[in-house]
Amino acid sequence: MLSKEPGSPLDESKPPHSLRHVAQLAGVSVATASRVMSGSSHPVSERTRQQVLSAAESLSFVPNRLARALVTARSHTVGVIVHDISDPYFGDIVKGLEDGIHAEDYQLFVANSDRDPEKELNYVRAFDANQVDAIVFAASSLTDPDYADTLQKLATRFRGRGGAIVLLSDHLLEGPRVLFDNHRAAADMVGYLAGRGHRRIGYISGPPELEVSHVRLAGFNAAVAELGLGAGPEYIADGKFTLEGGGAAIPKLLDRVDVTAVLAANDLMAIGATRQLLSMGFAVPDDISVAGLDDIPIAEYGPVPLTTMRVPTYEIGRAGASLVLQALGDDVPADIRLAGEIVVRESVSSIGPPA
Amino acid sequence: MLSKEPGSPLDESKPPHSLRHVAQLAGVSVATASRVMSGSSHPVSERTRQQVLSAAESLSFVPNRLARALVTARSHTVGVIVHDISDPYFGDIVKGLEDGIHAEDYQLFVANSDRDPEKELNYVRAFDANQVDAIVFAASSLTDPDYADTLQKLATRFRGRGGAIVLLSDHLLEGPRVLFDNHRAAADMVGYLAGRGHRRIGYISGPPELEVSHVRLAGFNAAVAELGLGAGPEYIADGKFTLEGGGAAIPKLLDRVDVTAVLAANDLMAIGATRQLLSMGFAVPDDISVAGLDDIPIAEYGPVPLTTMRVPTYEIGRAGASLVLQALGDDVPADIRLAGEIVVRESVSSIGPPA
DNA sequence: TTGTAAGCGTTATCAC
DNA sequence: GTGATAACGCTTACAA
Repeated sequence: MLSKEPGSPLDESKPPHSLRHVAQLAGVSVATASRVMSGSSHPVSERTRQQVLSAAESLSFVPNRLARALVTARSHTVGVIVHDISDPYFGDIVKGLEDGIHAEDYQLFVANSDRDPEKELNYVRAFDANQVDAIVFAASSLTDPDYADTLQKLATRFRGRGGAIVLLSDHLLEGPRVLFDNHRAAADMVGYLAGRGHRRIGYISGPPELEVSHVRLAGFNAAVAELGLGAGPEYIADGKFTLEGGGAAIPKLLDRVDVTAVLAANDLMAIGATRQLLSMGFAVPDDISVAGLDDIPIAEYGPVPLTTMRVPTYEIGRAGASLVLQALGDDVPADIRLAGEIVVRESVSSIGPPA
Repeated sequence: MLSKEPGSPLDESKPPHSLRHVAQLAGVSVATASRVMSGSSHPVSERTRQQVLSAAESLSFVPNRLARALVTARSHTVGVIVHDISDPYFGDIVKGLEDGIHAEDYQLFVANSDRDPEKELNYVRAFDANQVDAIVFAASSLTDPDYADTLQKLATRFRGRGGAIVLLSDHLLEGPRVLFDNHRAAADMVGYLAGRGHRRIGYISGPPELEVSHVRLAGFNAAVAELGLGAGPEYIADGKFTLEGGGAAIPKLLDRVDVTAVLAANDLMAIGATRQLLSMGFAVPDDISVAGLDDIPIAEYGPVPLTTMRVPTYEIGRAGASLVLQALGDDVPADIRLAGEIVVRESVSSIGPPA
């Protein structure tokens, strides 16, 4: 029987997968083994390095990152909070984020808030407890009195620990952010429509409770004014961001003005509008053109393939990753602004010069 | 200056957030503090418990789960590997999985393999390094010679450490699994069609490289035989699981047999088929009915809202979570079989009794 | 270039 | 019911 000094008992009972076993097999100290396995800058002779490497290899050693995290105070882990991971919008963002951080050997925790303030706060706490190096908020902050307060406190705590916070949308928290330019998106789309000869463009707006509705509407109004197109409240109808709302907006609009094109603040409403138009006997785009914003997956498969503006969701995620990495590298990252890109399909037609 | 014994130096330099500080503030030992914070079964007097609790509260103490994991050898984390998180199919599964394990205070790592064997293996290694308690494979195993071997080895290692592996699809690895019954899905859909009077049903199959193609085709064949409907190779055309393939299959089918309904092995092909039918001047469903399988998001928004079978993706995730939890609770979980459910929309019509 | 040993923040095993 | 104290697996001064 081997004697066991308390200082260095090598436990034969379970699979030998710790640094100690590697060191032992290589005939070196744990410190040395650690230096080669962790890629430390501390010098190690080539010969020893090889011994350690081959020992690790033969034991198929995988370093325990939790142990490493404990001493380095860096878990190489990032947490992201999304409203709904089954929504391709967030799915794309998460994909971009994951791709970006994985390249630097970070792992991603995903949390689904379901837009529930309490749940979201709990996730922040959980991320904190798991010592994530950064938390990414993929969606806007929620509107709840207590939520704002508590979140601020948690954020402060988290940052005190050296954690980074990155925002991918409007948010009450401070921090580096990547923003999609919604104002410009709507304005650019108006510009596109105007370029195709449209001078009377109706607008189906989103619900006023949402910040994004205002920004996109403002973009529409600004462009319409700048280009001297038909303007005024009669050109605008609320569509609640829903398919039905988009459909319902059409009769209202058509009652008031004789538009040649309709821009909807999101694709779902655009599709609803198209359906409604079709069922009313209008041809799309020959009688009336329809354009959307977002480029959701079904935009392509609707009754008429929709011309719309793609929100660069994957790129938002990638940009978020780069902000995370910069922040963790002790840089002070600058906000990133992303523009959309018009996807031309079949729902918009050119019309001749105005009579 | 305070003296610092090596045994208990309380570092004033950084935020006091460890158990030691809580214990100190509460006037108890770390051991006791640990017992109340970790919800240990070890007895603690009500009085001390309150002291510790309020100390923790006032320091807004959050236990370091990495440290806990190091000693308990349980990280309370689960890793899931998906092909593509931006695909709502996986998004839904991940959502269900996350909901399920979060209820038991587990955190979820998400990895995107992009169907790349090398990437997938690296993720398994990374999960192992991060000491996840379980790995969930959301998709089928890839077909690559080295991949299978290496994955087996990694799995063995991982299990040696006490890790659990759960499969949500056909997989070369052993382990508890949740399976969607693809055979039955196709068969049930044939049954539905037959119930609406259809006796000559064409079938657009998936690519033969995929296991699921065979299973669904077998389901179709079995049902058609059992119900005494029109059968034989002339009723079947390959559609490659794509929109275009689905469209291309239509003329082939129609050339050979006079079908009253077409079942596609997935929704994308069903939509392609519908488009093709429409463009050839057939009315759907009045001239020919079309049904799909999967119920992807666009099924509802296609040229004709598609009658199809919903694959219970969220439920698959939930079931996976329950398998994980059981396995981690040292149960031996039984496989879970899930059936789909027909979603009736507008692409299938009844026809009178056969002439 | 190598080794010794002191932690990182917990939990768990013993004593008391 | 409470408290020392030895781990857990790793990194990192500090020595040699």
